[in-house]
Amino acid sequence: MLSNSRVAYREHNHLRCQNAAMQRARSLCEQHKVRLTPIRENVLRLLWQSHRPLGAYEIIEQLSDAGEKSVKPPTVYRAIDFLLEQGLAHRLATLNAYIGCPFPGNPHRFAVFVCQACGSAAESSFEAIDNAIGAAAARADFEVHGQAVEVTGLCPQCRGKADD
Amino acid sequence: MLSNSRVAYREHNHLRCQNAAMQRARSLCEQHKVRLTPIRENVLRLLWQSHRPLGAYEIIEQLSDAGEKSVKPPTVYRAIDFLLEQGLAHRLATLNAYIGCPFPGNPHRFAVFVCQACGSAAESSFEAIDNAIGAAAARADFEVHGQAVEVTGLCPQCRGKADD
DNA sequence: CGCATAACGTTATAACATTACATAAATATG
DNA sequence: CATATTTATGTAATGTTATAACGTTATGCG
Repeated sequence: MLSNSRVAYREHNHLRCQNAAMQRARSLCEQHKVRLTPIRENVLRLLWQSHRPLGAYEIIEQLSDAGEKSVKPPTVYRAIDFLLEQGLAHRLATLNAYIGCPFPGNPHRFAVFVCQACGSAAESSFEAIDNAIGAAAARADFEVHGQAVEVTGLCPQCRGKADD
Repeated sequence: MLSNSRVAYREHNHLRCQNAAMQRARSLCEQHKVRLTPIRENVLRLLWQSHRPLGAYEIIEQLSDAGEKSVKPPTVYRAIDFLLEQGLAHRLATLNAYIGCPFPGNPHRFAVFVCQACGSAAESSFEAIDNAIGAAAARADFEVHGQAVEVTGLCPQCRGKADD
């Protein structure tokens, strides 16, 4: 089981998270002979500015604010598509938002746990979930190609606060 | 385990499916003292015209074609919201589409299996999936409030055809 | 009946995403 | 190294999904 839940919801040195993620991305892109262009790199860095999923238009706005010229939707969507294809980011369908993947390079099915209070998301690659989905599919003779598992609720931190 | 996968992907007397669903809906609404108005009933019937999830704008179009006057988005979205609240329908976030719930009245977490070839969706309420999600959440001290499990792949029928 | 609430009608707009086509940058090839 | 090819980006327009705001009608209740 791979999970970043121990870190995602807590105070932590996030700069290290971010830098490590960028380093992994650079190395994987080199390895796969694809180009992590400045735009793509900037979008990924924005996704890693926190553990909160980011909408495409938030990215557009932030990039526009940062640079001189306004960045147009296709520019960002193309970068996002690239990151999704390379497994460097994931799309959260329930939020229309995107997160950086903490385990790129490990082809994996995964589940995302999004805190309704603070908005932070952790990713967990827990075989029992995939196995259970596989078992349910097997009963129906269904051949699984992909899955989206998105869980909402309260993270440990916010749960503590809500218990007051 | 509750599932309609045995019926959803096959040829079957769908009129019975549809009528049974409408009957359940009427009875549940009566029971809960809420009103299944004509608009709401029509939207639910459209959702039950097949096992293919329907987009809101497809519903709008069909309702507009059926009646004299063009039906506006809020009308349909309000009906959908009602059906979702009452557990008579579900939203599929990955498709931006809606399906009638085959097991209303049984409060349940569920997974949906959508065939990429024919578009049909089956719903399955399989405890092992929920338990696995619960276990992963427990490890992270995460309190689950809701889940969206959407699986894509090939249904038994389409799988057979694809094997040629 | 008269009032309160719930449902619906209508217009406009917000939020998310893509198409189509032009330009530029990187890479491959002779 | 010139140039052809591919890959990436710029830009305008539009498509798709969903909601806000506000007025009107229908329903149920004292």
